[in-house]
Amino acid sequence: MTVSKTPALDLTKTVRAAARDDTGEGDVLKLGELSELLGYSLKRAQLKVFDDFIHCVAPLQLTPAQFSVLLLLERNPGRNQTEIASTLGILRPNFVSMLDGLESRELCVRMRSTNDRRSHVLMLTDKGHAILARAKKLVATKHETRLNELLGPEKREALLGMLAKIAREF
Amino acid sequence: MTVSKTPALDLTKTVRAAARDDTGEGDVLKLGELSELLGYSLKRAQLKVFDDFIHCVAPLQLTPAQFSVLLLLERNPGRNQTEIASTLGILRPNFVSMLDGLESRELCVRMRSTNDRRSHVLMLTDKGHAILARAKKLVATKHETRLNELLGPEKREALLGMLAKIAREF
DNA sequence: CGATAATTGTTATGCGATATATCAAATGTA
DNA sequence: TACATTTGATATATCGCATAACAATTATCG
Repeated sequence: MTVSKTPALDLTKTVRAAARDDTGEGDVLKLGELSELLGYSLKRAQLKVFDDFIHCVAPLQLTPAQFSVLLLLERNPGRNQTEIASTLGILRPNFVSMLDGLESRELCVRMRSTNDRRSHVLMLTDKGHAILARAKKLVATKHETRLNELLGPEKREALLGMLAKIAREF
Repeated sequence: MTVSKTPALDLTKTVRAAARDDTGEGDVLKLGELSELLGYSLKRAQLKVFDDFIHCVAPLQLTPAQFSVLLLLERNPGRNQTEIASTLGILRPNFVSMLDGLESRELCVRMRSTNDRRSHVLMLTDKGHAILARAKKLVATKHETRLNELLGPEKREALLGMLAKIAREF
């Protein structure tokens, strides 16, 4: 991002802001070095974001994991369960019940592959496409918009880039 | 991470897929709008970071949650279970077994408060202080160092600041 | 003061996500 | 053909997280 040219000053500000819990004592507990722990902030932020996602998309009753499956099926129709699951970091045994849920709601279908009759070809149904379209709209207008208001577009992009890099290379 | 199962046979496929990365469908599934989803990157990054943390601090057998408890006890000695648990976002019932584990390893102690005999005053033991000191060193030299090498100090601080803001205000 | 409400730690319990072992059917390979 | 691998599935165990309920203690208020 563009802030990489404002090192010293922004750095101290950020440090002080993050560590402002060690000024004065009172009723509130001091986080101390906890606020410098990446995993701690990462997990608390993730919980908040998931919570907001679930709330925003509540009328459609889709969890973040289910939404990610639908998105991946839309973008990659005709793949089998192993491919979809492994791409999302889901173990195959756990993906079975997940698909059961989506299929029972008629959002997607399993069809035996003609090439390889072991595997199931996965596809969204019309209803699945429709629900996904509505979900995307809700996520865009309610969920992601909120992040933009909090961080601004460029910092939001910088954040996404850093998170992707960590997920990829850490 | 998930791409390691490719047998030597699909080399041609992989090469072709890499040569035409924006046309048709190839070997690798496309994430599509998934990479723009904050929650998705957030969760995958968090899993990676926790995994690395556990690996780095493996000789001391401390989970991220346990480490955070020890850190908070060091910084805030004499608090009760409700205060520590709620600060970390842990529900009191679940904090009981967590404390049992730490206390059975003699890393901390519960003492009945003289003011309020309902509550337990929590404190680190000498062993708890020692283990925490060693854990801090491992985290600093192995874990956080790795993040600095990946992002650089200023981007790392920017990331922490944004995550804290999300955890706080989202 | 005394009756009632609230707090603290605890137990029990359920749910969901995650992990491994195992299986039958289908396919690949020596 | 015989053996190994892959795919989807089942069973199962563990862990994190959530709620209800309880005894002991303390706070509140009539």
